[in-house]
Amino acid sequence: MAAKRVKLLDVAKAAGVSQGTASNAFGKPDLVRSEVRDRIFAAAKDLGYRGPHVMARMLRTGKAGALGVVFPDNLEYAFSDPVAIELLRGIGRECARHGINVMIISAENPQQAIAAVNNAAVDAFLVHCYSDNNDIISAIQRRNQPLISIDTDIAGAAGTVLLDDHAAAKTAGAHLLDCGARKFAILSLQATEHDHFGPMNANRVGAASHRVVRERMAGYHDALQSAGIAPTDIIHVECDNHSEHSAKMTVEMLVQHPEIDGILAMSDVIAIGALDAARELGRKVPDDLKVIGIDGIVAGERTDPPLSSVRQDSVEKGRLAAEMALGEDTGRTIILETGLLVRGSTKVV
Amino acid sequence: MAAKRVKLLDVAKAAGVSQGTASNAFGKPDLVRSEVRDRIFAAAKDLGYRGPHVMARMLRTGKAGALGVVFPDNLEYAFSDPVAIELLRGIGRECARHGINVMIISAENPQQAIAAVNNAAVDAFLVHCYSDNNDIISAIQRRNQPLISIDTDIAGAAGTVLLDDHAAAKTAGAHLLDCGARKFAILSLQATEHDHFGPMNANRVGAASHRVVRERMAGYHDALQSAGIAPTDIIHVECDNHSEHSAKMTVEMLVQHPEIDGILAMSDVIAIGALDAARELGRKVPDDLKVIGIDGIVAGERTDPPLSSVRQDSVEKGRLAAEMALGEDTGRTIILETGLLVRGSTKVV
DNA sequence: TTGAAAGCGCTACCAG
DNA sequence: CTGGTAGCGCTTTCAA
Repeated sequence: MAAKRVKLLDVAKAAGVSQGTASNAFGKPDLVRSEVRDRIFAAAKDLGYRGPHVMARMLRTGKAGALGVVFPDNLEYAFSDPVAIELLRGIGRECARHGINVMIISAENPQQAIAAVNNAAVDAFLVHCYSDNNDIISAIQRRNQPLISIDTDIAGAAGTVLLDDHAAAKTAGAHLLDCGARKFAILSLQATEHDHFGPMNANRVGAASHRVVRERMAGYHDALQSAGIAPTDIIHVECDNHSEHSAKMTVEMLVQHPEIDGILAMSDVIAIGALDAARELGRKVPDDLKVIGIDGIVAGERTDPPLSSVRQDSVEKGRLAAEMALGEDTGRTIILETGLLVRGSTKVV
Repeated sequence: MAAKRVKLLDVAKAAGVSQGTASNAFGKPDLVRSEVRDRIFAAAKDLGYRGPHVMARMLRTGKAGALGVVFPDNLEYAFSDPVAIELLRGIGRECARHGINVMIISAENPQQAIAAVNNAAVDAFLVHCYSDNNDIISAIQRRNQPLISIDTDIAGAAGTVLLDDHAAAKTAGAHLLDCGARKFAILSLQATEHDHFGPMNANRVGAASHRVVRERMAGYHDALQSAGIAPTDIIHVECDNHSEHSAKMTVEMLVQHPEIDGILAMSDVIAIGALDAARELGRKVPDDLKVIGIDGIVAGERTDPPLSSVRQDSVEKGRLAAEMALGEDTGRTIILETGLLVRGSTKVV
C-alpha cells in the first residue's frame, strides 16, 4: 500500500557503493563495472527497490519525457473528430520512435484547461487550433516551452505545420465547376471563437477569424470567381463539425434553395452530413447535386455514394509536428501538399 | 530561451515575505491576507515568475495529475481502433471532470513500452488488454500504483471493467439462428499473444488465452449448441482486427465453404470486412448470408447494408475505468450490459 | 497569519 | 571507474 519506500541511497548502502554509482547502475550502466552493477541490482531486488523515482528524476533533469497535445478550440475534439485522431496517430508514432509519451490535455472548460496546461509535466506543446487569440494559448506560451502550432500561425511558435488551405479549397471549387455545377453552397466550419451556426450573411463571412476558414473561403471564392460566380451568388452556411448538425443545416438549406447543385464542404465530416441530407430529400448525388469535402478521411470511402474530397495527410501532419517538437531546428513552417480525390459524390466513376 | 529562471524564493524576497507564504499565495490563496497576496503577485509579475514549477511540485506532493493509459497488446491500437477511441473519449471525459490529464503510453515495441511505463509520471494506470501474462503488465504492477484493468481480469487490480462477453456472443448467435442461418462461421479476434491468422483447428480454438476470445467463443458455441450445431460443425477463422484483413480471410473462407450462411464476427471492424468480402463475391446480405458483429460502433450504421451487432457502451466503459482509478473504493469489478442491435445485415428492416 | 527549515529522491559534477 | 555532495523548486510541517 505505502508509496515508494526504499530509495537509491538505501540500495547504495546495502551494496556498499555510493549513491552516485548506484544511480549510474540504473541510468548509465556502461559507467559501472558489471560486477559492481550486479551487486547493486541484487541489493535492489533484495530491498524491493522499484527503480528511480520518476518525479525526482524529472526535477533533477528537467525532462518530462512527454509531449503535451492541446485542442484549445474544442476540448472534446481529440477523441471525436476523425481528423484529430489521425493527427494523434501521427503524433503517437513519432513520439514512440523517440521514447516519449503523449499527454492529452483534457478539461471541461477553458478555465480548467489553463490549469491543466499549468499542471502538465511535458517538454513541449503541440497545439491544434483555428486561431491564436485564446487564453489557453496564452497560458501555454507563458510556460515558455517549445510550442508547435498546427493549422494556425501562432506568433513565436517553435514550429508550424499547415496546409495550403487556399489551394485545397480552390481545387475543390474548380472540380465542382468541372463537373458541371453552377449554383453553389459553401458549408463552412465555425468561423470565429463564438459560434453562429446557420446561414451566414456577408458580414459573417467576412468576419472569419479562424485561419482555416478564411483561407478555404477565399480559395472557394477564387475558384468560382473565375467562372463568373461572385461570392454574393453563393449560399453560405456555418456548421458545427458533426455530420448530424451539417445534415440538418443542409436539409434546411436545400429546402429553401432547391436550385443548388454543388456543395463545397470545409470538412469531410460536414460533407458526410450533406450526403445524408441529400438522401433524405431524395436528391440524386452526383447527378442532381455534387458534394465535395476536404480532408480525405477513410470514412469517405464507405459513404453512399463515396465522398469526393481534397485529401490531406493528417497522420503525417501530426508526425511532423511531433518531430519538430522533439527536434532542434526551430521556427520552421511546413506546408503540406493536398490533392484531389475523385469519388462518386461528384462524378460517376 | 533560458529555462525557468526566477523561483518562488526570489518572489518571496522581493515581496518581503517568506517562501512558505509565497507558496501559499499561489496554492492556497485563502491562507494569505489579500493585501500580502497582492504584493506577492505584483512581485511575481515584476520578476516574470511563471508560477510554481510543475516537476518540483510533483516531487514534493507525490501527485502527477495524470492518468496513464496503456494498450499492451497493440501499441498502435489507441489511435486506430474505433472501440479504443470511444474508450479514450470516456476516459478523457472523466479525467476532465477531475482536472486530470490523460497520458497515452506510446512505444514502438514491448521493450520500449516497459521503459515508457517506467518514465510516465502518472497517478494510476488504465490497462486495456486481452490477457494478463505480459511483461508490460508486470512492469506496470512493479510501479505499485493503482491499476484498473479493462476487458481482462488482472490479479491484484484496483478495479476491473468488463463486459459479459459470453452473454454478448450468445445473443449474437441466437439472433443469427432466429434469422434462419444454419451453417456458421466464426471470425475470431486474435486468440493468443502470438498470432496465427487464418483457419483455426480445434486445438487453436481451445488454446485461446485471451479472455475476450475465450468468452465470446464459448458464448457462440453455447447458442449454436442449443440448435444442435456442434463446434466441429463451425468454421473458425482467426482475423487481425482490421477490415482489410478480415475481408481477405472471409473471401478465402467463402470460396472454400460457399455453404456458409451466417457469420459471427467478434468485432464490428472484422464484421465490416466480412461485408466487404460478401459484396466482392456477389453474396446477398442478408438474404444469402447474415453477418453480425460485436461492439455497435457508429461506422456500422453506414455500411452497406448497415451492420447488426451486439452493442456495448465503450465510452461508458472508459469513463467508469477512469472513475475507479480516480476514486477511493478499490477492488471492484464492474460488468457492463450489452444489447442486440438489429440492422440490415441480418434482417430486412 | 506568517516565517524558518526540512526534506521529496535523484542526477551531475568534480575529485580522486 | 567510483565516491561525496550540492541542489533541482517546491510544499509542508512546526513555532512564533
